[in-house]
Amino acid sequence: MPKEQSFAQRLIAWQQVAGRHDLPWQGSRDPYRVWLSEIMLQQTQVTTVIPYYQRFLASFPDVAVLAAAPIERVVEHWAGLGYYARARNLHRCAQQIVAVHGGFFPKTAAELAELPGIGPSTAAAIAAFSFGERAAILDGNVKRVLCRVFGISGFPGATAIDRKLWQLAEALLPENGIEAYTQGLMDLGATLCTRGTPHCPACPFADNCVARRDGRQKELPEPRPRAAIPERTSTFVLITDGTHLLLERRPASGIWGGLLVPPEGDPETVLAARGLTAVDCRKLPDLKHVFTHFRLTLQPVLCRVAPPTSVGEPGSEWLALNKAADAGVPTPIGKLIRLVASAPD
DNA sequence: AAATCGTGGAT
DNA sequence: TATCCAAGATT
Repeated sequence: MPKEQSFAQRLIAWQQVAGRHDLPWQGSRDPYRVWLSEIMLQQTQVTTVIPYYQRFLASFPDVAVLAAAPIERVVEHWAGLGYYARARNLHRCAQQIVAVHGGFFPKTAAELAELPGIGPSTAAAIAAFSFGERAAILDGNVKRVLCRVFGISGFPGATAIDRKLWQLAEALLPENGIEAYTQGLMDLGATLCTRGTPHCPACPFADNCVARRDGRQKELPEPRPRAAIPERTSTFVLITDGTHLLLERRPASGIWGGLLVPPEGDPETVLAARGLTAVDCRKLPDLKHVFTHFRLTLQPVLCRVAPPTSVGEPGSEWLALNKAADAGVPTPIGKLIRLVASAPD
């Protein structure tokens, strides 16, 4: 199918001269760093990840330190990054590596894929970058590149298309140079074969890309069929004694799992259930927040209670107003807390 | 197998 | 402003 050079040879050559070589997690084959970066990068762009990666690595320099840390501290470092199941799986994975694998990452993609939070694509990326294993990745970048270069129609998330793409990804693997090849796939999709307007003239596959030949760059890959997303409204009760704020840890499953959030629900019910009496309550301005699958209107109510505030139940914390926003809360909750902390009364 | 799970970048 | 979706995994 390719002309003179194979797909892989072209890609590797391109990666070496035009790919990315200076990202914070590059230049090391330490599987811990590779793993951490790959988990953070799931469904998350490089520019978003970089500061989180640096901070996380400074606090948890290796897998043993991470495994020994309390989950609350891990979540605190993840707050704002989204998809919080990743943080819990990351922590569980570290503990398994210590307890089951003697503190060393397994060296094959097949074994890596059995660990929490590591699926087939992430396992292949870790194995390729850390151990040089000839394993195929299939992330959003790769799907876009393959759909265009090989002219594959249909939504890539559909099962049948997904199978076809995995077969293709495996068939294209080079005999040598898996690291540059894997990085090249990511780089090509992220920097050149981009979603909106790909820079085809600079592409190593410009002369034999089906999408370009047919002028279908904007039509491939086909977009996810998406239904209209529902709207939800919820009241959050910001309970303060003037200097502290009551936050409660959410259950592990569901939205914002494991994060600290103010009690949710009717203010009177919320206060009564916690044996609190409000001096006064007042509504704050609504805050709209958009998730991938629904829109949420947060209706904050600020309630003052009389000190002293007791220690409360497990999973329930009174935090200093000026520290609560950084204690591991979801992004829109952090906004609300900062609003209250900066404008009391 | 389709739904669920966050947030921000890009256009 | 609205939309899509990003180095996907899990249930």
